[in-house]
Amino acid sequence: MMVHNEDLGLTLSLNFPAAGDTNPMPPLVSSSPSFNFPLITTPNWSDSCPSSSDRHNVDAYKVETRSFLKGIDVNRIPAPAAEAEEEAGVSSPNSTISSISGKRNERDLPVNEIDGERSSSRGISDDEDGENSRKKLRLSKDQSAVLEESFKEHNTLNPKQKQALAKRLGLRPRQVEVWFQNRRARTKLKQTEVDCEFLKRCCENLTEENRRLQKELQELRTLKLSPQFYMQMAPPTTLTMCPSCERVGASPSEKSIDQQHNMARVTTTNQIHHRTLPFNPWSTPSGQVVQRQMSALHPRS
DNA sequence: TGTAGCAACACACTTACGTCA
DNA sequence: AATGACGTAAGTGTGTTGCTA
Repeated sequence: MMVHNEDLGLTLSLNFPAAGDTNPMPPLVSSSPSFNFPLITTPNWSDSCPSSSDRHNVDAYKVETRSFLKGIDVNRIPAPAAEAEEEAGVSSPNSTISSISGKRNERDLPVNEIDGERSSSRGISDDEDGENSRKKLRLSKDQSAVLEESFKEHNTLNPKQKQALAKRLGLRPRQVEVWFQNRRARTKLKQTEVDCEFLKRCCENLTEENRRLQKELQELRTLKLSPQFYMQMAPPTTLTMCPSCERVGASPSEKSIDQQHNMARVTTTNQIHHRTLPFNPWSTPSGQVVQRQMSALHPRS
């Protein structure tokens, strides 16, 4: 299986998935206060992204026995180290399924077996003892393809999955872990770019809409100031409302309700200098545009 | 029951290396 | 051949979470 960079699942779309769709690339949950766009991300995206507390539990073993792609040619296999690390991580400490309270039972393992993976990420490079200190490994396309396949299934790995994947690819578990971290970062970056583009378009649309409304308002004001228009206006209307039946008598020609009910008079005549026009922004085409934009921002509302 | 210590993890940020035009 | 841009593997710092004493 050959993949190219543009095939690695980084093609994101502004299209909102249809109901029931599962976005293959859900936004990642960040524990740190990062810049995100909650209005843009669709709800089912977050539904498909488990929280950090349970992400290891449900999805972890769902695909565990999933048959990966067929054997991979490895460009480098640190066989002894890999074997040691495989033995170290099989206990799946994060799983509440395999071990109820064994989340951190890697502690029980000998030190030299525990931290072959971890030490490499915290200063004690496992390459430093060797001939290649931080020699950058370029993953083969087959390895990348397998990792991509796995990432599509679940964008995080529990230790057991990590071990299995590492063993399958002939990589160190740390390498698999790093690959998934970087992959999640790339996904998030891509999603952020898409979100920014979407918001940019929203801003442009709203700016244009605002411009149009300002223009419309100006025209209406101009129209209002013309005497011809003013003469055509109906006299101020006095509405009366019955406090008991809450009926409103609007027409001056009608027998007023207050005469019938001896009620208080509610004057809606504009007692301000600028008489407003019967203009409902939500019923105008512009309002429809705004509503469309609002519904785009809140797809479920 | 509350809490400190620890380990494991994820993420943001950065560095360093490989590839390509 | 040299070089800068770019992609990405890997290192580092920090916050969170769950377990244990």
